[in-house]
Amino acid sequence: MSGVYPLTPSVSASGQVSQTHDGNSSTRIAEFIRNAILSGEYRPGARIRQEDVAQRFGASRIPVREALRTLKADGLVTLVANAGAWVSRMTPAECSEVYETRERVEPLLLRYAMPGLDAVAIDHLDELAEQMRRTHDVEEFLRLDREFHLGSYTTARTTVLGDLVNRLWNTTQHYRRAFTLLLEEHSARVVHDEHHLLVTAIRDGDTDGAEAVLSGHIRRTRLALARHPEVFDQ
Amino acid sequence: MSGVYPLTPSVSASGQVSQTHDGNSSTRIAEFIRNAILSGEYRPGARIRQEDVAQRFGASRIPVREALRTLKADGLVTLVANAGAWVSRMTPAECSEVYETRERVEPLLLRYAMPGLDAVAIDHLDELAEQMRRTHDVEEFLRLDREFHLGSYTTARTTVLGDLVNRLWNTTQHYRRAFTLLLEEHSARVVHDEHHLLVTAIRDGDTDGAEAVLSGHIRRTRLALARHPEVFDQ
DNA sequence: TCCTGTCAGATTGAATTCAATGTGGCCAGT
DNA sequence: ACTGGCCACATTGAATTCAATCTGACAGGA
Repeated sequence: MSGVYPLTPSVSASGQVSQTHDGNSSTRIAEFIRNAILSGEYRPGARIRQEDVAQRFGASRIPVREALRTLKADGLVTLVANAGAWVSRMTPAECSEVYETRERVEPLLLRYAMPGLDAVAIDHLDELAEQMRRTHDVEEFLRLDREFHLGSYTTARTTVLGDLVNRLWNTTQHYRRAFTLLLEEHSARVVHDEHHLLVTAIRDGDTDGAEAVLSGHIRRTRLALARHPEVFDQ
Repeated sequence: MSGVYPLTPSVSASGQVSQTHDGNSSTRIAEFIRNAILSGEYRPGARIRQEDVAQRFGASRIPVREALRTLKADGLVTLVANAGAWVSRMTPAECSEVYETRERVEPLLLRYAMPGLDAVAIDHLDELAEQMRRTHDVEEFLRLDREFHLGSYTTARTTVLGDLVNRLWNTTQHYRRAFTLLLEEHSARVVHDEHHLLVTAIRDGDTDGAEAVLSGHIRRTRLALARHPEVFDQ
């Protein structure tokens, strides 16, 4: 579960998934569905039929069901006994809850990571922030934002905290996408400034300052998201 | 996943698990194994054979494997492909990490819960704190401590935060037990004082104060635990 | 003595097959 | 026309069965 996931599932023209033989079938299928959800191919509320997924992999339904169990625990999928599986959807309140949790937890993770961030890594973060400022493509923005933040955590040698943050990002990915679409010019400017402030604090080795900036960054996003409940309609 | 789990799996003299027909088999088996781990019946590092569990339930191995997937995501079980499942064990660093996470997250959950705690609920918490002061039985202490803290969160109408805290408690349950065994008289006294301080802050509706007490309470436990690395040997 | 390769037994991974449950449409009754 | 019950179909839950992989022990050679 650690690290950043690639967001493009590799599917051939026939719809058959390429068989990368790393790990067991359940794990591969779970990763595929996870990526399909994160990339927006599977939207919140969409039904996931076991048979469909099984056929795409040329596998039986058993590894699919195990994969769905994993994804349920990750919060990405909602299971109902004898009824089916759906991509989890969130209410505005739940999303806000996740953001409040992130406000508390991510600064701690950053604290763990900061000693490991050298000049090269910090320059890379700066470059990512610059690219975000320049791009106007939503998917590109999302990818860069994810790489920027989760990238700043990669040097944290944690076991549970990194996975937790990953989960929190994953469950809110769809709403982050929808929200990015209606980022006003002014709000976007603030976001970029915060990113650069964060890089500066990291470069200065100012742990408390970095924590404060990051917490405020997430908080501001939460409040902005609260002003746009239409993101949660369908 | 919400709420406090009973810690005693119901097993008949024959070793056969009583069939409570609520929900599907996978879920029941997952809950059984979870409780077996939390109660100390399954110790960290202990192997869990699918066939054994399946026989106890008179079920096949398939629901057992699905249950193990769920528990893996909960952090209670470690799975290795084609090798087996073991009850997860933690290093001192990982345990400390969980406690640091709790320091940040539980005060937030308490903030969510406090508006729902009425006089009756607060009196109950006070009573639990008193019972903890009186008891000298480790299992009783553990049960009361769990009921006190998780009980103070029950009125929080959250979806992810409550489950998260539950997971954090579960993964550290075994080490909390081992640690409780060597609580010195003085430290125990501090713990009880903190519990009463917490109840007082809750009764006063002092959210910030309650957060501070709770955070310090967890922090002190983490530091005390760090002074006893022998808890993690075997 | 220690290391390495091989083999039998044990254990897990997955496919096939059958049973149980939920869903949606049709019909009768009000 | 609308509501409630009944039945066929679709979908999931779980058992049985077979294949793949790992573990541990033993024999042989450096």
